[in-house]
Amino acid sequence: MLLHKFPTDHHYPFLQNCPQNSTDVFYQLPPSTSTASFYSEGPPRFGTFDFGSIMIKEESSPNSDGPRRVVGRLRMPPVPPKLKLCEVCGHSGATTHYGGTVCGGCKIFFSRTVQSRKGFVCERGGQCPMNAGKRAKCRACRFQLCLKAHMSPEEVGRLRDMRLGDYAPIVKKEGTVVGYFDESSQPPTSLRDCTSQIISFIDVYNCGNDEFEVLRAFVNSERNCENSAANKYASFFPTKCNAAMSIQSAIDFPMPICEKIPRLASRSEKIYANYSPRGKPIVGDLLAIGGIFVVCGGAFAIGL
Amino acid sequence: MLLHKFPTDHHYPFLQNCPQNSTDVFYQLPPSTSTASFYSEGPPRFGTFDFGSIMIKEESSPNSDGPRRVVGRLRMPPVPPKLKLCEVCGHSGATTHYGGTVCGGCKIFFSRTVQSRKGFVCERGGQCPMNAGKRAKCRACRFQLCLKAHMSPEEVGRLRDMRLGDYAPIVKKEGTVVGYFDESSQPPTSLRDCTSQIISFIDVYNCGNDEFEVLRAFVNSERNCENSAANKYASFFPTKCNAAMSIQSAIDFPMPICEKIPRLASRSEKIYANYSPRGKPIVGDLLAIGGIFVVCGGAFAIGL
DNA sequence: ACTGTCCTTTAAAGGTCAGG
DNA sequence: CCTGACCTTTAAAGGACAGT
Ligand SMILES: [Zn+2]
Ligand SMILES: [Zn+2]
Ligand SMILES: [Zn+2]
Ligand SMILES: [Zn+2]
Repeated sequence: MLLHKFPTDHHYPFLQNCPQNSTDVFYQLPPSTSTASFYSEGPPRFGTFDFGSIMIKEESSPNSDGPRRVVGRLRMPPVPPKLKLCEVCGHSGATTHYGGTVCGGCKIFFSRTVQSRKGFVCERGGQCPMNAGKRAKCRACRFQLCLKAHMSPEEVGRLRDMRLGDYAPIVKKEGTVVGYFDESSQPPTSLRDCTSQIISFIDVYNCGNDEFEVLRAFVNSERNCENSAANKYASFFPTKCNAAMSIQSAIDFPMPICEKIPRLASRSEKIYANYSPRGKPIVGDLLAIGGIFVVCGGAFAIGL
Repeated sequence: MLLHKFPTDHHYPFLQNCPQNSTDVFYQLPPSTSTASFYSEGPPRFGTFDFGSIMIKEESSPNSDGPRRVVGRLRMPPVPPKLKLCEVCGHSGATTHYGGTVCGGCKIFFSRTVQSRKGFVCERGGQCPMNAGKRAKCRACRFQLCLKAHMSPEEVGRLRDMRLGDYAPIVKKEGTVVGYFDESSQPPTSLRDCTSQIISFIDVYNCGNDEFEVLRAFVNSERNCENSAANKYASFFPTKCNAAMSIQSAIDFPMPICEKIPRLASRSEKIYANYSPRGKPIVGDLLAIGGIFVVCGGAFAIGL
C-alpha cells in the first residue's frame, strides 16, 4: 500500500469559517501573544478565529468591552485547502504542475516522459481507463491525458533554463494542445503524415517564423513516430549550428541546424540542454533534411 | 489617440555557438567532497568546472588515469548571475516582478500603486527622466514605464488569490498592455472617451464575455480619470453582488454588480478581495450604471 | 527500469520597518 | 504619508531514494 498525503505538499490547517457579513468586527486579542511563527506552533484549531501570534502594536479603547482594532503583523488569513482531483487519474490532492492540475505521480511521470523524449503507443486502442490504481498501466494513454489536462512539455526544464538565463515566459494561446494526435487516431508512420501534421500546426498558429512553435511541433511529432532510422542521417551533414532560421528558410535551404547530443551527455551543460524542449537548450536536437525537420536527439527520426 | 498597443518583444535568443563534437568527457573528481549544501558554502567559482559537494557513490576504474564516471547527487551547475538593468529606472540587479524585469523599488512601487487604485497625472507633460535617483520624483511617469515594461496589474494579488482558490492562470495574449493611455496623451475626462476606450479594448480582444478582460479595462481606465464623483452613485443601487455577468448583459440590463467595500476593510478577507484587480476578488468594486461600468472601490467614477 | 513519495531549491509574491 | 532594503512565505520545479 502506497502512502498518500492529503494534499500532497501544502496544508493550510486553519480556520474554515469566515464571518458572513460586513459589519465592523475587529479581532479579539488572544490571551497571550508570542512572536513565534504562526504556522509552526501547535496543532491547528478549526472553527475559531484564532490569530495566534499577531503582534499587537496599537489598540483603540483598550479597556472597553467593544471591539479592539488590531494593527501590525497580520499574516495572510488561513484558508482551508481545497482538495482538487488530478485531471489525469482522479487522485485527490492535486496541485498545479506544468500547467495542469495533477497529482504528484502524474507530475513526475510527465516530467520524465518529456525529458526522455520517448513516444508511447497504446496497445489497446487508446481508451484505457485511468484512475489512481490503473494510471501506470498504459503510459500512452496517461500521457495523452496529461496533454489534455494542458500540461506543457515546454514547462519542463523551465527552472534550469531560468538559471542559465535562457528563459522567456511562455505566451499561452488558445487551444495550445495541437499537434498531438487524438488518442483515437493512429500515430503516423509515413513522411506524408508527419509533414501534414506539421503543416497543420503551423497553419493553426500562423507562426511560421517562430522557432518556439516549430520546436513544439517537433516535440509533439516525435512522440508519435517510430524511433527508428535513428541518427543515420545526422552524419550526412556538417555540425555547424544555426537555429535562428525560419521554417521557410529550412525548407528552401535544407541544412542541419544542430549536432546530435547523446542522451546522457558527459557535461552537465549538455545534459540540461538536452532536457529542455525550448529555446536555446533544444539546439542540439534538430536537423533539417530535405525540407523537413528531423528530431534526432533521442535517437529519433520522422518518417523516412 | 486613445489606445496604444505596446510592441511585443518575445525574442527567443537562439544559439550562437554550440559545442562542436560529442566526444565523451567525464567529470574529474574534486580533491575532497562534502555533503554540505553546494550553494551555501563560499562564493561561487566561475569559469571552472567545480562540482563542490557531489556525493560519490560509484566509480569505474578507481585508480586509473582515465576519466571517472560520477553518479549520484548531482546539483545543478552554478551559473554566473546575469545582472540585468531595471526596465523602469535602469538600476542594476533587476529580476522578474509582475511580468517585467525591474528592481526591488519599482516592484514594490508597482504593487502599492495597483493596490491603492490611485491614478497619477504627470505635472510636466509625461516625459520625466527616470533613473535610480529620479525615479521617485514622478509617480505618473514611473507607473507608465512600469506598464511599458510589461508589468501586469493583475499579477498583483496572485498569491493571495491562489490561497483563496480563486486564481486562474493568466492567458497572455499578444499586445496585452492595451487600455492604458500613452503618456503623451491626455487622460480622458468625458464619458465618451472612456466608453470608446473600453469598446476599443473589447474589440481588440474579442472577449465580450470575459469578465477578466472587462476588469482589466476598468482598472486601466480608472488610472486615467479624475477621481471625482466618488461613490456618489453607489448609493443609488442595492448591494447585492453579481459579477458573473457579461458586458452585453450589463449593457442590456444595467445593474449594480457589487457593493462598495471601504479601502481599509475591517475583515481581512475583504481587504484581500479589495486588493485583487482580477477575477472573483474584484467583486466589490464594480458598478454598472446606464450600460457602462463604473469603478468605485477607490472612490472613483468614470466620466459622468 | 519505472513509479511515487519525500525533501530541497528556486523564483517571485508579500510583509516589516526604519528613514525621510 | 511614501520609499526601499531586508526578510518571510508560497507555489512549483527538481533531486533522491526506496519499493516494485
Ligand atoms: Zn494523477
Ligand atoms: Zn492505453
Ligand atoms: Zn527600477
Ligand atoms: Zn512625469
